[in-house]
Amino acid sequence: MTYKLQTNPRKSASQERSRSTVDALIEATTRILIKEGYDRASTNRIAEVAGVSIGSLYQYFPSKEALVAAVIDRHTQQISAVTRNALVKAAARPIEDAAREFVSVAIDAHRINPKLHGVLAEQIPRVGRLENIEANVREGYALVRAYLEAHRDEIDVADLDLTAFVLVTVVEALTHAAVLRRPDLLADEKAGRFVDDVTRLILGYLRKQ
Amino acid sequence: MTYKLQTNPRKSASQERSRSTVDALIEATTRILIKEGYDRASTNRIAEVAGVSIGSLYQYFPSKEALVAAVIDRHTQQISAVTRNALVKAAARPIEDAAREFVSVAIDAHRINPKLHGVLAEQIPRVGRLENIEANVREGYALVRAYLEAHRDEIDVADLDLTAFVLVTVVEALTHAAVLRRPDLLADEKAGRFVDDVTRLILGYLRKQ
DNA sequence: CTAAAATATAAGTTTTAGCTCGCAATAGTA
DNA sequence: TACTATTGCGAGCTAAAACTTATATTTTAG
Repeated sequence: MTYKLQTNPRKSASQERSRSTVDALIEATTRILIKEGYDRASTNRIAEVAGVSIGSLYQYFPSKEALVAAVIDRHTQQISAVTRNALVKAAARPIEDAAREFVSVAIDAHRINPKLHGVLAEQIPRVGRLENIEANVREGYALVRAYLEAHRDEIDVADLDLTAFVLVTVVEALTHAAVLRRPDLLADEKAGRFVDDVTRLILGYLRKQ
Repeated sequence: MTYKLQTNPRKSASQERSRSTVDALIEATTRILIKEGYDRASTNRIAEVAGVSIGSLYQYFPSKEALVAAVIDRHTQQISAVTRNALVKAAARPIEDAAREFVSVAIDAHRINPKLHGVLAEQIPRVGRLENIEANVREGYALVRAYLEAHRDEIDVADLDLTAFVLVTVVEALTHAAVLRRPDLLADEKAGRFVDDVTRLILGYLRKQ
């Protein structure tokens, strides 16, 4: 086990044939991560599941980390597409609507691929290339902060930075935990109550007394 | 790399000599986990750092997982000693005091060994023997739930279970994130503001409107 | 003092994961 | 068709980590 931190693709696939090889590899990595976790996701096994030779794997990915990074990228992009969109839309809305929207979209985001999300959340720190995740989190913060700033008059903010931190942390933690550990709280009729409750939590915190 | 899930000690150390060996091993494991992470914590290296032969290691711990489990146990016990104590003390206090106490003790608990806590939080899912952690979390829930039930008249609770979930998740996430990722929020004079803010968040959620 | 029980040692075995490399097959091009 | 570039293959190399075992040392107890 040599630890190389290189995570960039070795060569970029130009023909259709190779592009599908790359796809199969990322797909297989995702499946194995979900079903068996990071430790069992050996490059040999990934290649086997992808129906591709180990040699081909290393033609496109210089290391196991690179493969995982690719999986992370894909997932992160899906999440950020959803969330950014919603945050931008909510920018002009009053806090009652925006808060509710914020909570809803956080749930949606966690529902994109809950199992993968869980595995990644537990193991990302060990993979290089966190930059994308980091960049995304920062973007989320920035959007929330910008919202708070724009709606300063409706809100009780002593410290913008702290408030943004609290909001993002709280909503992320609650939706993450609900989707991954307490799916019963989000089943059918109950889901509404959960959203109501979290929204109330946020509004109680933001609103002027 | 064979994966055995056995995490119980092989034999219990009876002489003073062997007890200090076991101690040195747990201590070394902790240090390596903190400094280099789970992956670099090989049994050979742990034995070396502990100043003990690899043979002795396997005399008391049947696997690497067992060693990590011992570290987790120790840390968990320290945390639960602190939190249980505080929760019991707060049981009779009105929500204003109890909430503040709850937040404070959560910070204290995370400050016991922040780095170790971070590493464990990221890697626990991969180790067997989560039972202790789970048991502890459940106990925390139970105490919070009991508090809410006892103070039903001061509080706006539609769903006890949901409310306990929200409280525990929120306070754990905020203090965890603050201690590990935003220590600036807890530096000297600012710490008070953080506690105030989180307490306000909780009370806004609990209090009847 | 001595035998047995407990503890400590480290060389060495086994397993497995990451990765390379030389060669084969396929696709694009003229 | 022939020639080149791209892609695919998988046996096998290397290193390292988990773990065993035969042996040596220390402690306990009768």
